Amino acid sequence: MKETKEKIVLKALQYFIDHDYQSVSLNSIAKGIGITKGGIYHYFNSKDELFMECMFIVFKKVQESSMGSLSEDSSLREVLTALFSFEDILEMIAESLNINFQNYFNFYYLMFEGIKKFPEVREMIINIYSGMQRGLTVLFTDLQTKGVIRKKIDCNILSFELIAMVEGTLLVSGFTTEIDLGLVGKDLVESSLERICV
Amino acid sequence: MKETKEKIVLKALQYFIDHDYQSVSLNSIAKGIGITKGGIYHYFNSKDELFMECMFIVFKKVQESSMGSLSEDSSLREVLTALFSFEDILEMIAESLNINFQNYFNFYYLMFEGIKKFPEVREMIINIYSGMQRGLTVLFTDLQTKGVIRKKIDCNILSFELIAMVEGTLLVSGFTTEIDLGLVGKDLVESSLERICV
Amino acid sequence: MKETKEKIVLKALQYFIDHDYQSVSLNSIAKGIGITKGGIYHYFNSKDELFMECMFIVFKKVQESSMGSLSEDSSLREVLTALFSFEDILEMIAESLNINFQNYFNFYYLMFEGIKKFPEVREMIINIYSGMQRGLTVLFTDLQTKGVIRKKIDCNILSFELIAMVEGTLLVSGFTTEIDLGLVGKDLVESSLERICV
Amino acid sequence: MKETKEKIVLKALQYFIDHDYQSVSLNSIAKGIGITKGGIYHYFNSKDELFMECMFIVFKKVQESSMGSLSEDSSLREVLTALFSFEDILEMIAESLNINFQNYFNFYYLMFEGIKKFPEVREMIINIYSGMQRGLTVLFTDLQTKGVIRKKIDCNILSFELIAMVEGTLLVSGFTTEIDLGLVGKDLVESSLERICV
DNA sequence: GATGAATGAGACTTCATTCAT
DNA sequence: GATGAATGAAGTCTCATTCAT
Repeated sequence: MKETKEKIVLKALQYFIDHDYQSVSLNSIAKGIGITKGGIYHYFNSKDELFMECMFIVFKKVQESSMGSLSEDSSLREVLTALFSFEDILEMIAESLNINFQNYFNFYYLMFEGIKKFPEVREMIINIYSGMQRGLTVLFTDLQTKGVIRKKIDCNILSFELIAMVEGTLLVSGFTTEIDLGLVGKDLVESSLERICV
Repeated sequence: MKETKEKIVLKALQYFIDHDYQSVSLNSIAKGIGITKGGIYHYFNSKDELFMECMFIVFKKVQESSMGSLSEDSSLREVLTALFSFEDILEMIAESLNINFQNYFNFYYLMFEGIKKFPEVREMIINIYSGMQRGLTVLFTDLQTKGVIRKKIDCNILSFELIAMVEGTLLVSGFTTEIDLGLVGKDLVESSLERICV
Repeated sequence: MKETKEKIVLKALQYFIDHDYQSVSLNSIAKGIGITKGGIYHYFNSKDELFMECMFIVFKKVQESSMGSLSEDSSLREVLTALFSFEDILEMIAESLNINFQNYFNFYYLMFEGIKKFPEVREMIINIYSGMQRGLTVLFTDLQTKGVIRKKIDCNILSFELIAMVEGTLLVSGFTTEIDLGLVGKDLVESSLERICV
Repeated sequence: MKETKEKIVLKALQYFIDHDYQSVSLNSIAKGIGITKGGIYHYFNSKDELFMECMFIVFKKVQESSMGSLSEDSSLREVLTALFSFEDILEMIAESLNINFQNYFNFYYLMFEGIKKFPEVREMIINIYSGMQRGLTVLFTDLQTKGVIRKKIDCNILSFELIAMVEGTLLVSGFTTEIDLGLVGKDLVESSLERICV
């Protein structure tokens, strides 16, 4: 049954999030789902391969969730709100994978580990970012044409800035754990609107 | 002579940046500076202790470099320029420690590892950030009183936004490695000025 | 098969007896039975755990052998003979475990190491001694009622004295290696009888 | 000055008693008296040599204390009392060396270690025991001639028995730690007297 | 007389991986 | 499909010992 493979991946993902690549032993994963170490090798040729599988399913979810709700007709406020609703996105991912990253920091850390260890992961993340950047730029350019966004603004830079702000906010909040991301997100939407809008 | 201890720390830091905590063996560090494994234990009681020492010296440099150049009389442009001149700061640190983080991503990763493993590191990083935030807020409030910054802007949120943008930019650029940070920094200074200034 | 585990324990026990806890490396045990160091960790989580396992099986044997042959109907001579037939008891243990403590001193030393390192071992040894003491006291009191043992004698003290003499004899003989325990045992039986009997 | 050498030996002895040979590092001894590891090598060529020195001074004290108070004119009661006053003897040793063995077990353990590691130590201990045995036998034979001790008793065996009982008592009390050695000693004197005397 | 740096061997332990069953 | 035994490499750490100063 494929069930076991999925169980392995999900348990592995949870452990990789909770701890880190090196600290998670195949043994612990196996025990966590009631099989033995050797059993994992039926589905994966190596720990690396299992790790990559975890990365894949996370990225799939990220891609699905990240900007799925936006369409060409979205208002500027809708776009920004979607962008700055960090928690919603991450929670959606966590829920649909039935995992639990108690702190977004853990999620970032996992991505970082992936990048550090596997060039493919860096590739995938670049794709996601540039996809977002392109998508946003298109939306913004359109809104600029419609006169919603000030003429002076370079939509490409704007996209980059906003993405950077989103990531930076999550990053800094991951460091501190004392920030109410919901509130910050709303503040950022408003201040961004004010600055962008005609 | 203390030379050896310093050599150990510097080599360790370089390796920790290049790879990661777990992947760096004391053996490799020792060999890297021409001593034996046991010799490290003359100066450090454990690998953890050595790692923390690395963190300390990095943080000291960061604190020294981060906002040292700003004074109460700095113009808004100067403040923003200092803030967005990422490369200068990081390069200064790298140079003064005689190390080389080929990609700023590596620097972030090191911080993340520190946070994940040692609560003290999180504490130290929080201190750095809140120090920056407080410092910026004071400067901005002063500039607002002088009529340089728009009345409507909440200087506290502005500080947070800018810091988040700085960090996010470095982060995203660390992912991609295809971004000219120098240019981006200048762009961000201009667009920020435009948005903030009366 | 459990064979390997047993082989490990037995070889470990033999080595612990021949040398001492610290001097015996897991490596040597492993090599001694033709497996590799890591293999031991398949069965034991630590050297300590393996050591404790050795203690357990020794204690089980001791308990089985120590006073098993005595019943309520035993004569005083039989009781004393059983008590002072050190060699038989220890040889029985050695044989049934297929080990070889060339000198009873080694056996004592092992017990001492156990006590020094693990409080549980002290507990177990105390249990064995107090069990013996209680058992002997019951037997002696009964014999006293029957008029075999002098009325003046405190059976509790007598038990302690005899046990102490047994242990002391083994101990001193362990130091010297020049004593014929068989003869000494017989002498002690006779001198004790004379002293105790009405 | 010789002072340092003595300090080293005494501190080493204390540590060897508190822990065990292998657990005591030269470093800890050195630190314990405010010098450095290397300094110990001025006075001793190796850890073994230092250990043997500890053994020597202990044995000297033991020999001095063990039967020093007895003379040809001692009564039987005096001889037995001296023999069974364990605590006095050991405390005398501890005091005169300014050390502290909280439990006589620790003292025994140290002797055992010595025996296990160094044949010379076994030799020395045998000497002590046979010296005691000879001395006692002489005294007992004399008392037997004087009609104090029953004719039937073999004075040689008696000496062995008593020594064994002394050692056994200390041994068992070392295991259990719940025995009042003072009381036991007195009991044993009385019961021995009764059994030996005409 | 003593320090302090450094060595080098060896210990316990962990773990990904293999493979017969 | 899965187990369980076993390997082997690597890692952290300890410590007696040496030696230049």
